[in-house]
Amino acid sequence: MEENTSRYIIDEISKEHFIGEHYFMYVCKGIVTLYDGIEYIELHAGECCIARKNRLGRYYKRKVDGELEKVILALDETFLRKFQEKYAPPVLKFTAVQTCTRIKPNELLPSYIQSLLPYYHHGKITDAFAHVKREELLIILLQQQPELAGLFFDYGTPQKINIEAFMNQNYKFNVSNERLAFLTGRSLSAFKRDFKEVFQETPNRWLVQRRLKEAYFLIEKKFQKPSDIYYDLGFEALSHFSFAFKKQFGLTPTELAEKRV
DNA sequence: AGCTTTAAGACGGAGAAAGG
DNA sequence: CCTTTCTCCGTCTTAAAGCT
Repeated sequence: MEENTSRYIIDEISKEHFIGEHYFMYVCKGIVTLYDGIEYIELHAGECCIARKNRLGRYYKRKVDGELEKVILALDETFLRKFQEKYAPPVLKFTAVQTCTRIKPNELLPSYIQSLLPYYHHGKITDAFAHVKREELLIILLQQQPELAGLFFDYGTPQKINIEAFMNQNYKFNVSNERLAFLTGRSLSAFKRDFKEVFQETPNRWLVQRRLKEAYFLIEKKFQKPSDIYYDLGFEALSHFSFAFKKQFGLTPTELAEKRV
């Protein structure tokens, strides 16, 4: 049933929290909430945004009247380079730092999305149509928000950034150390070395500690259920969460939840 | 020097099995 | 059913050697 409600161009958005390409997401029905480690952005029917590449994030889907429908287009580097070569749009400076950039309401977009729907078969569009349709989208977006060019046509890799700030924003995302290293503009070994300097800990150990600390807080003070929070904190399995929690605090998460009542 | 790669051993994590 | 325990495999850590 999920296939009918989500339409993608090129690839399905990764289950992973790492955003490898720029994505355009348009919500037709239902509500999609995007989380970038700091804030939640709610997209209601008719709203859309750009999720920028080389960031971490996740999204939650919520049905409204039993319905959820969204259109997601990947704007990959190959496509963007071709577009830039063909149309040579002015590249303005893009200053916003957020992972998700809202697209302002635009009279062309709803009919553009409508025009897209007939081209889908089994949730995909053939490459040829995908290409021209994405060109059309980009023209619409750039006409309204030309500064987006600075975001789209920046092909550089992430710059060396502050590890402490980055980790505190992103510890809830479950990605490999290699990704974390890339996103902070470092080689794997440089990342590990710098990490140790900042936190006096190895990345994995610190991550687990940080997540467990947050879990303890959420269970004790916010009355949250272990099974509701483990995934949002970056644990992949409840089993591991429970085990790690007990090892850290001497009691299982549910024991803490019961004690607190 | 400073940084990166390599290799072996340690240990964390995902999933199966068991328990409530 | 949901939660905890167990176990084995894969990944990470660590130390040492290789680049530039």
